[in-house]
Amino acid sequence: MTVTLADVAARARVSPATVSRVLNGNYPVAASTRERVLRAVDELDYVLNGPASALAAATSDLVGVLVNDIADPFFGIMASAAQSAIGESATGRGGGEKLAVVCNTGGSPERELTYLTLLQRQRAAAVILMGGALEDPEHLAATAGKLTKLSEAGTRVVLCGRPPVPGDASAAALVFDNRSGARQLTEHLLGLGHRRIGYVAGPTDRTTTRHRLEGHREALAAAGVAEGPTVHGPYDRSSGHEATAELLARDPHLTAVVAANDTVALGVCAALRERGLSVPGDVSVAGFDDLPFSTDAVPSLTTVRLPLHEAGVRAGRLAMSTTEPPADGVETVPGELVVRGSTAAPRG
Amino acid sequence: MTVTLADVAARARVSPATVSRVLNGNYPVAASTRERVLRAVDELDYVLNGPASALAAATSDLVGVLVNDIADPFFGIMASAAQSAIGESATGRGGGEKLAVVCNTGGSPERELTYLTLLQRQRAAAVILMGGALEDPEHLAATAGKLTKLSEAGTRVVLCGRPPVPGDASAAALVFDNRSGARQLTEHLLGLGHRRIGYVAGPTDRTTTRHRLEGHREALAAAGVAEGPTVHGPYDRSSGHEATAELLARDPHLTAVVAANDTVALGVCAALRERGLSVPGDVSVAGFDDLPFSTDAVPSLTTVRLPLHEAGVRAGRLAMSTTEPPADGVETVPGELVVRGSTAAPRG
DNA sequence: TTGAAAGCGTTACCAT
DNA sequence: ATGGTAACGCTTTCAA
Repeated sequence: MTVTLADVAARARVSPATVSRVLNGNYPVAASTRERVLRAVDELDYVLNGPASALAAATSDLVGVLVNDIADPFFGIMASAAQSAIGESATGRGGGEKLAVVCNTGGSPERELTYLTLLQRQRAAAVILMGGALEDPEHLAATAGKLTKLSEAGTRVVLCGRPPVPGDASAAALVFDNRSGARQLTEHLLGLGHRRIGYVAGPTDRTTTRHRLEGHREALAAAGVAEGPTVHGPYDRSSGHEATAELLARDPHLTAVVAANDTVALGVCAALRERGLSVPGDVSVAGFDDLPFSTDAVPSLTTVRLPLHEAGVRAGRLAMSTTEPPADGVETVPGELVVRGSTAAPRG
Repeated sequence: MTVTLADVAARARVSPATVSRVLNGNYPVAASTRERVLRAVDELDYVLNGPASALAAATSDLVGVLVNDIADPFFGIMASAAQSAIGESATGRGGGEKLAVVCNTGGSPERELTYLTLLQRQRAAAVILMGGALEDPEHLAATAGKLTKLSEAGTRVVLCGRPPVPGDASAAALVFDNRSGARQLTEHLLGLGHRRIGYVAGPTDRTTTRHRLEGHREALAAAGVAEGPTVHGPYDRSSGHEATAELLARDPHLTAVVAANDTVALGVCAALRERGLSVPGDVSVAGFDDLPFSTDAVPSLTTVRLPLHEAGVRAGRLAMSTTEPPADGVETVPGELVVRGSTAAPRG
């Protein structure tokens, strides 16, 4: 039936142990022996049995990447970069290949926990949690518990774009300085002369939403400018689209809109155009992240400290590395955020 | 150390076999016994060992979803829908949960095969291949071989958006009628009076690229209209952006552009706006797929036979189902495609 | 450098 | 309805 390691051993006239060693490549094996074994593998078209291997070794080659919204290019780019980083860390031989897979939580706390359990069940080699976290204490505790269990079981945990888990020191964290980024973004608009600025925020109770909004308000307060209207919504395009109507209803004289993320910003741009307003010119739009947004003809300023792609690669490496990660505390890579903003001054 | 099934059995004062039966829920167990077992599971915070389970049962709960570009919302939406469909088919209890994971091939044939091998190694329950396939005979053969191996090993294979594999009858296929869709799209533009139509095609040697281009040409030929300029490029935004410059260079009097996909169309729109051309009006843009594109202020006609989301759900169900799939031949769901086109007539 | 054999934690068949 | 117990296919000491 299905070819097993023993079959390969028999054909190569060696013991199963030797075949295993050849395949995993982390043990000295005579060149001639290796040769014979590899030939047998090819001839028999042998494929390692992952579950059996994982059971015996008490770890699998699965790496889970959890994202909040797989339909958002932001996560697509990050996940893709992480996958590459993970893939290339492999030796290329039968043994080292990792299977990086992305799991879509849809921003749902339950699904996040479900996926963590599923990955725990699979004895995943690593788990990367990408994107802002829910700020609900109960869910936070549940997540923290799961993550602790995971790392205790030998799964490497990497947090990317969300704050480190307070109690747990076993996870590597790659955090973005959302607050300061948001402040800079708004400062930039203020510097251009904008005084009536609308804000399209993310969903309430998300870390990114809160931090970015706080930074925005800091900038306004520092400049002594009154806060404009703010609307909350999901991190997607239609949210930006709908929020724009609301913002303009509340203040028809807005000269600029800050969007909590690039995807949202696209919706804002679209809504403005539908109303016959030019972007920028009548209204300037600024957003976060580093999507290929500029092609949407929004003149932009981009402060790139850590391009998304790099962040993803970094996260992937952290997940793979056995040296870089958590010394004995949370490793944080602070102050790295991508911001972009319109360069246009208000009209008149 | 780590809690095993035996520990649970001991605490619940039953045999390991019984615990297994309770967890998998596919065997009669006395209510009181089940009760005790579940309590023990909770108390010990037991998590099933996936690899061990997969080894013993000769199948895992992993479902792989291969996509060509995870950064493209098209695949995000499809993958997300498939994941939901797969997730909800689960019983919710410890046993039935499937782990739907998406793997990003980046359109690379090698990575596609690598992922298939990895999934084969994991003894995946199912594999869904989403999106157009490469038309290289060698790669086609290699893929076909892998898929055959997979289904022989009990992995359910579903093709979604790519043609069924000729030799193999074991895979379910959900195909979109790209050719006819493209024809309709161009017919629509012709009907509006457009006579100079540019075309931004996908990468050469992809099934979708060829089929859509063929449909486009059919429509032109039928109407006796000369073919306009055509530019090939990847299925992404910058491709549409760059292609537009090329198209306009070749024919500055274009009144419409057909993009081989919505993501590309966004790039086209952006490029046109950068040149001060209004969309539609100066130039109409038409694209495929059903992304939340309309918010980009392009008046659109949408011929929805099978919304993307539905296609994803359908694929997910096919992957899970043990009844729907391949009777004794390839099951094809034909003629389902999403097309959209600009409704504006040419100016003047 | 290679082989022998003891697990790894479940499942599923066979009894009871 | 429940228990006993061989597999399942690999990894990894321990010896040689």
